[in-house]
Amino acid sequence: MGTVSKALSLLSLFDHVRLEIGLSDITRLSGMNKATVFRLMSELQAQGFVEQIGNDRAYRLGPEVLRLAALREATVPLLSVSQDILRQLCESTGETAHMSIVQGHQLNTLTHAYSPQHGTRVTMEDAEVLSFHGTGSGLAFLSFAEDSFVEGILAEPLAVHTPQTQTDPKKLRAALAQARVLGIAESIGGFEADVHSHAAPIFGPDQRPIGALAVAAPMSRMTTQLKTRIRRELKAAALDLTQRIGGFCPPEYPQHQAA
Amino acid sequence: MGTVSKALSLLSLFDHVRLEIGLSDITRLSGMNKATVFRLMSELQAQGFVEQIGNDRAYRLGPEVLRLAALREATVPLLSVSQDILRQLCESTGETAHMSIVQGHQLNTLTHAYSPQHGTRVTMEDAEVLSFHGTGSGLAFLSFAEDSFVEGILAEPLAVHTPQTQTDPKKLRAALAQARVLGIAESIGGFEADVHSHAAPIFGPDQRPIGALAVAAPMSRMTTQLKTRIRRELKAAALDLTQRIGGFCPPEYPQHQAA
DNA sequence: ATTGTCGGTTCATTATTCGAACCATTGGTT
DNA sequence: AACCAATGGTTCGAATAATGAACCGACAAT
Repeated sequence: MGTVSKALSLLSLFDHVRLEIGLSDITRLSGMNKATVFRLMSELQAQGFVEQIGNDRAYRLGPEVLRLAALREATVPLLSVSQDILRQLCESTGETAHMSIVQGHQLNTLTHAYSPQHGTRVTMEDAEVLSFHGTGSGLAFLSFAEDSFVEGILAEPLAVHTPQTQTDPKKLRAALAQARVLGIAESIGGFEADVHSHAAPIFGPDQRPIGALAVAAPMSRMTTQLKTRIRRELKAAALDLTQRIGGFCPPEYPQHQAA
Repeated sequence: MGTVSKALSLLSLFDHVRLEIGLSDITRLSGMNKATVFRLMSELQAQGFVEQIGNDRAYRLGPEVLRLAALREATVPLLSVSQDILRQLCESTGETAHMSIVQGHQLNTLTHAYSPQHGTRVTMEDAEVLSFHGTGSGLAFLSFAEDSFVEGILAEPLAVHTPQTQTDPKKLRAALAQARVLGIAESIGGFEADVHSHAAPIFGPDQRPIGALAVAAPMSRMTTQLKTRIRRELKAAALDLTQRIGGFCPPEYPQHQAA
């Protein structure tokens, strides 16, 4: 691994439960030498990718990432188009909608939208890490991901998030097969209890999945009518998003069937 | 300069007029050796900071920056709070509002909001680079920046964007002095002809300016009444933003006077 | 067929990174 | 007050990774 990769990998130690990390923690988490970490962090800091704050000199992500993200959006308007689509989606379904993408071996929520229609709703946080086997989004992605990727996920121990979390590889594979046919994956209470989520994959220019669009509703509201509506709206929305970011669905994606 | 800094500096070659760059161009723009650039870009690509696309294998910014930006927002909600404030600001003034921050020696627009009130409006792009001497935002920042920074900017040749661009260091210094008193800077057609912009600095936790909030209107609509309203609203909005991101105005900032 | 691009690769030389040990400071314990 | 275990930061010889001139094959224009 080159020096640059080492430095950048330090950035991925940050997540939404560890927004600020001290030098010693970074050293431990990365397994690198403290002097090395210090030097790398200093360089990252000089370039604005992290900043140090407060009296404990913990590091946190810096403002430079915002500039890059704004430029990335100017290149491929994934976020802005998604937000647009999510707004419509949560309006037409009355439930919480969100978009996540896969980076490395992680599924990250990037943005979400709430519907004001009901007093109770599923709440989300951006930059949250989702599990592949426990969420509709994860299953939607896996259902069109490369075999080797799916194998990699199923081979590792699968976290039990709730009593309803499905961890049996066989049953998960069956769920993926069904999702491939429908173009929609779902998870009933697999990540958060009482949350029923539907999701559809979104594809990049190379016809490979890059993430998923999802609608999450309280289980108590999940009637057959709502399910039907969600599936219809979700599929249209995901297709729309894929196209508007310059992506293409693979030929095996069931575009034209009823969901 | 360390290897990491070199690699990260390659990322700053991208801007909103150069969203995709080929290997040879990067080599030329950076002045580095082609082999070096290739290796660095490969590492950046492996980490998702850039991606290669199309048949010409040009590089563009990758999706990883979005994840980091979402996390940065979870740490310091600069963007989301700004968007909130910009929406109110453009509503109450009826004109285009935007927010920019300084990174290195560059002033970058991060987000903006339009008012639907008028048929004509000043249009913006996110991730655009603004000039310090030609825009209200730039002057607002400079008016509370460190002396050495101001000197650095004024020492370099100042671009002439329009016939109205002020490039006389003496007059610019006078404008900064006035902005320090008012807490508001303005530029009349200094960057784009026919655009009159007002701006107020926003401050970080260390009481130093990090950027500016601005309202830009067509010169034809800039009446005394509108100016008064813009100054009042802008000052309140900038103060609000500073506070909501955990920042503090320096003691010399004229908070309580009328603008 | 020649020339000039392009993205990408090679490999001996060389400069940078690495890491164990070391400071200085802080905060809690005895 | 002495002690201990943290913290963030620094040093410097040894080890490793970065470097860059030259090269490759592919493509386009001349």
